[in-house]
Amino acid sequence: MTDHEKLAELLFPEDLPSPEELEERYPLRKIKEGERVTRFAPSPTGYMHLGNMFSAFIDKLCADATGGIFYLRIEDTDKKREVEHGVEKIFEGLTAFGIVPVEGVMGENEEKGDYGPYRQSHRREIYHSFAKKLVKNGMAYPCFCSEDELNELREKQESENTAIKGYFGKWAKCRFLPFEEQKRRIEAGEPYVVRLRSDGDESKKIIVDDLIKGKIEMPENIQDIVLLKTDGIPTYHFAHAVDDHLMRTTHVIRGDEWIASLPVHIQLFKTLGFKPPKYVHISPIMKLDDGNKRKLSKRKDPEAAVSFYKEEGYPKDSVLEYLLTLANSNFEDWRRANRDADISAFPFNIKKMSGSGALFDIAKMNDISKNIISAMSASEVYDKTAEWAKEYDGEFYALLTKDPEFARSALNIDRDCPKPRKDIEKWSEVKNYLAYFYDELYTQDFTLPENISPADAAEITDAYLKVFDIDDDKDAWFNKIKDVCAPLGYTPNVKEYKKDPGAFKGHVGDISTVIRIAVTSRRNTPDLHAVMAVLGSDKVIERLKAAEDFWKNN
RNA sequence: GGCCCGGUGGUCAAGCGGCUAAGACACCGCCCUUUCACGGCGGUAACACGAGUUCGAUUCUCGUCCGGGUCACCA
Repeated sequence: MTDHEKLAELLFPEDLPSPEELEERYPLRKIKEGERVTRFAPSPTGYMHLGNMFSAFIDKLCADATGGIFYLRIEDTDKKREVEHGVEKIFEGLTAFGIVPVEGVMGENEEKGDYGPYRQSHRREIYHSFAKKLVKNGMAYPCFCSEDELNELREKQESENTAIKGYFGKWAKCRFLPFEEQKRRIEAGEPYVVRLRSDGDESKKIIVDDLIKGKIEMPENIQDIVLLKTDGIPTYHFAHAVDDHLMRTTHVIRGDEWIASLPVHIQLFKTLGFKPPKYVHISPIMKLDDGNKRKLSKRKDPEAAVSFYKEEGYPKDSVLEYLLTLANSNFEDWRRANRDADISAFPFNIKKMSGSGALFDIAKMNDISKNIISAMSASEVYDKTAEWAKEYDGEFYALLTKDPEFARSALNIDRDCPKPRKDIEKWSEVKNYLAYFYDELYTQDFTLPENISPADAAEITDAYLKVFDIDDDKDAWFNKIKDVCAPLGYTPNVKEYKKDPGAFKGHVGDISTVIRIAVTSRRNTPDLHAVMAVLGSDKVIERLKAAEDFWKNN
């Protein structure tokens, strides 16, 4: 037995599956040429960042575009950051937006697929098996350096102003420990991490052909990076190499903050004897802050949290379609040409993704959302709004569901037509949108435009009250409004008014504005005739009278 | 600071050696119109800078500047 072999036994005395056995346990996937296997691998912090979801969405699109596999793996190697029900929250966040994995973690305690376990915390023996192999080959070693010693090292390097800092080469003192000392310290129970014995050469380059960024050249890694932490749990780097190899991931899609550790990852794949996956580094979603771009921040930006969109009541497709326009800008053209098609029919192309980080633009998303909602039926809007209100606005929910038919007919105004209105961008706006249909939400506001006096308004209301009939059809209804014009000095013809404004007190638009304000307390509303029809005769008359009284007394 | 990535209108972006440099959002104007919205038409507005390669650079190369990332027993 060599010293390396003895050390390996000392470090990993337990019965472990051999790397060869593991290769057999997780054979190459039976997939067709060109099918992609992607994965979303978050930490269970319970918080879903929009950028994470974006990444997961790209994972799914990328796999689906080839009929491949998208799976979910949980990277729970940092116990400090873990949160209760973190896994569940992530899974639910994903599925709420229709980003459903076909394999891997499927809930708090559920998994599906032959390449598991899919939680890193359950894969300890797998990592240890490969770490043991590395120690056996002399490619890894235990390091007993304490935090203080590491700090000391850093300070020394700083004072000497060395070109490269870190734990490597001659600075890596545990690299050179004789076996007897290693043995003694291990048996004495000293804590240690397992480090890679890097064989990298700083003057040589690694080359990665990133699907988005293109060719990336970087110096080889020379650092003796940590493979296994003191508690025996792997670092991200080591877990990434082992897991993505064993789970047979073809495309690793992740944020571009990982580019910097590419040399480490390439080296790990090489020394473990694995074939590296294809890398796809996506740019983060940014935000403009004081003239500077920065990543959407969990702490500063509410819109960074996926939960924000649910709370605000954005349809899931609004968020998804917005993200898709960021990913493949030709999506918008496709959408226009395929109004009713499902997003999944879009021919997503990973290579069309931009290499630079996009600024988050809520105005653009709102526009997309308005379009999406405008295409929905009144009853769909009703259902979605009720669903939202049930969770976030109980009072409104009660109001809405008290008389669903009433709500639906209010929502249906100007909707079921070739050019539906586009004025709702999220469910939380519906309450205000419908406010004047409900006495409980209605707040009287009879403020008039400057060109109309209260006395005039009272006169108009009075005249209209005399002819109003709920049963009038649209034409008859409007004719009556026109009839009110002439006796009061207004013209029913707007063009005529524009030709000679001095000849009239105003035009029919002023008349209907007064009536609109009287009935709804708003200057702007959808078709007034339809609004009145929904409100009903009694309510319209009651409001008209209230307004008339108000104007008379002011 | 070292190493990487990026830089076309306010925003997202087409473009891949020759174009009056698309389109969408936002903004402005006009038209339609009983309000608003929708819709239609039009408008303002961009290749960071400097060299080089070339007959010709937004496009290729280099440098500068700017922005971003990363240098942990976090992912």
